[in-house]
Parts: sequence; structure tokens; C-alpha cells
Amino acid sequence: MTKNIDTIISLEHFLPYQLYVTSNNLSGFFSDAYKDKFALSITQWRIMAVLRELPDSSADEVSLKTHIEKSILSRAISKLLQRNLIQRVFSQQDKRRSMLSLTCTGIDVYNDIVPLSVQYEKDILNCFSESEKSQFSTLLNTLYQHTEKLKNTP
Amino acid sequence: MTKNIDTIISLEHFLPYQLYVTSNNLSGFFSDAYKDKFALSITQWRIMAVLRELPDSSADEVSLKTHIEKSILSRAISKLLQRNLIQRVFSQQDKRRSMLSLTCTGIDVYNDIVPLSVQYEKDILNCFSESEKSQFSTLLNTLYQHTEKLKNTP
DNA sequence: CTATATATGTTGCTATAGCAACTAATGTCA
DNA sequence: TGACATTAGTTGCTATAGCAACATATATAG
Repeated sequence: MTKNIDTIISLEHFLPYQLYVTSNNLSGFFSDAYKDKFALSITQWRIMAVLRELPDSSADEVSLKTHIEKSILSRAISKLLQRNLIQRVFSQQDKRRSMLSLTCTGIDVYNDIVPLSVQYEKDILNCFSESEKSQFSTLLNTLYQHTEKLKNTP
Repeated sequence: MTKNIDTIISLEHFLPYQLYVTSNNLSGFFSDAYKDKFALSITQWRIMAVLRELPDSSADEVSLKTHIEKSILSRAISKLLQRNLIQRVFSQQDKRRSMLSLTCTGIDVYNDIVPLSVQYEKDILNCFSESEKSQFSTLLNTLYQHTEKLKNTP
């Protein structure tokens, strides 16, 4: 006869929770920085970052790259268009397909933000040695790839 | 005379972004599991987890432990009270202070969820070897502590 | 003992996330 | 070609996050 001892989880030591809180902390820093100086949300910034890398992407392509759901993306794009930070041209071949890119103003803002982002990332990662940094990055990437796989094979 | 070459960031290789997406993927898994079977949000589950560890905590103490902002906490607690998963007693000494704990039903639900959570965590971490697992955990903890410090010293 | 500060929790408001339904354009297959 | 499926993007709806203002209770300083 076995006695059933109930398990108690420690939230603090639960890895998904640690990841969540840490990620939230980081988002908070960046969110504050972007909001205060540029009135941009992280979502909006991510869209701009992708469009700087890959101009003339469609909304769907941006969605894939940023993992932003398409309805959220659509509304964020509207705001960026209103502020004239990005521009949109619809394709002639396929009238559904849009081609998005940064405007000159958008590129200016991008160039202002990048050094700030890079510095923030440095500040955040300065708790690691160089080797720890690369270890963490590698492990995180492994985990990321794994979660992507899990998502697509339920 | 120096020429100013504009830097282009790769979003995919930006660590805060990788962390965010990975964390979001994980939250998605858990969110689906808790919602489908128990109609609980992750926030609600975290509150229950803390109250199982530390019964008779006040809302403020739960907020500290879970990093859930107090207004969100307040509303989540209301729902858990409505569902009779937790109970609340206000202290006699200090009538502001509440003492929260799981009800019997709450403990039943907790006991149902724990093995599920543990299994999910295993599935998620099975992309790591044992040593990688502990490495990642250690590094994540370092980063977490660091972000907490950064938050409190702006 | 009173005035002020602080602590605990709640409520109001806004912005965002995310799902689902929808429109419009294009592709496919019989 | 014509019915049906798929794709791109938008809009509606609900739930949640998070800030600020608030109400109430307690602590503290003069």
C-alpha cells in the first residue's frame, strides 16, 4: 500500500516562470525607453527593425519574422503609416499583397534607436562573462528551436 | 574624415527578442493547457501555486512572489474567490491585510494541475542534456537577478 | 491627540494581445 | 469556366496588462 504524497511546486524554481519574469523585466526596460523617447511600442519597433533588414516585406512576412499575430500587426502598421514612419505599396501582380518599407523619417528614427538598443543589450548582458554570454545564447536558441517544433507538432 | 556607416540590427539575433519569443511560446503551451482543462489563466494558476507554498499570504505578498501587479492580482483574486478555489480572511489586528489560502477544491485542482505542469516542463526541457539544463537554469537565474537589480536602480 | 505619511486593496481607464469572423483577391480542379 | 479553397489583410470582440487615482486602515511625528 503506497501513500500518495502531494507534490508542491516552487514557482520561483519553475523554469517557464523564471523565463517569463526575466523576459518581462527586459521588455519593461525597452518598452520604457522606446515609449519615452520615440512614442513607440516594442511591437512597433520590431516591425521597423524587420523592415530595415528586409524592405518591401509583406505584412505576412513581417508577421513570420516578428511572431506578431496578424491582427495586432495590422493595427500596428496603421499607426506607423499614420506617423509616416513606414510606407506601403500594394503589388500590381497581386493586389492583396502589400510591400512595406521604412520612410526616410522611419530610417532616421531607426538610426536613433539602434545605438540605444545595443547599449541596453550590453547593460543587460554584462552580468555574463563572454563565454557565459555565448553559452546562454546557444542554449536559448536550442530551447527556442525546440518550442517552435513543439508548437507545430501538437 | 570618418564615414558614418549605419548599423542594422538582426531582430532574430537580438537576445531580448529571442527571450521574449521563447517565453511567449512556453506561456502559450501552459495557457492552453490550463484554460482547456481548468478554465484558469496562467496568472490565476500562479496565484494558486504561491498560496499552496505559502498559505495565508496577503495579496501584497503574493504580488511580490509572482511579480503580478496589484490591480491585476486584485481582479484575479476576485475570480478565484467567486469560483471558490481560494478563500480570504481579513486580519483582526490589521483590517487592511487579507490572508489568502486555497480551499479544498483549490487544493484538488492544484493537485490535478501539478503533474501536468511538471510533465510540460520536462517535455520543454528535453532538448537539453542534464548538464545543459543546469547550465541554462544557472545562467537564467543570473540574468534574472541582474534584471531585478537594474529595475531597482534606474 | 491631531496632521501627515504610509500601507493595503479596489476601481477606472487605456492600450494591447489574441481569437474568430469577415472581405477581397487569387489559385485550383473538375 | 465556374464552384470551391486558399491567401492577405482588416475588423469586431473579449480578456488581460499596467498605470493612476482612489478609499480605507494604520503608523508616525510634532
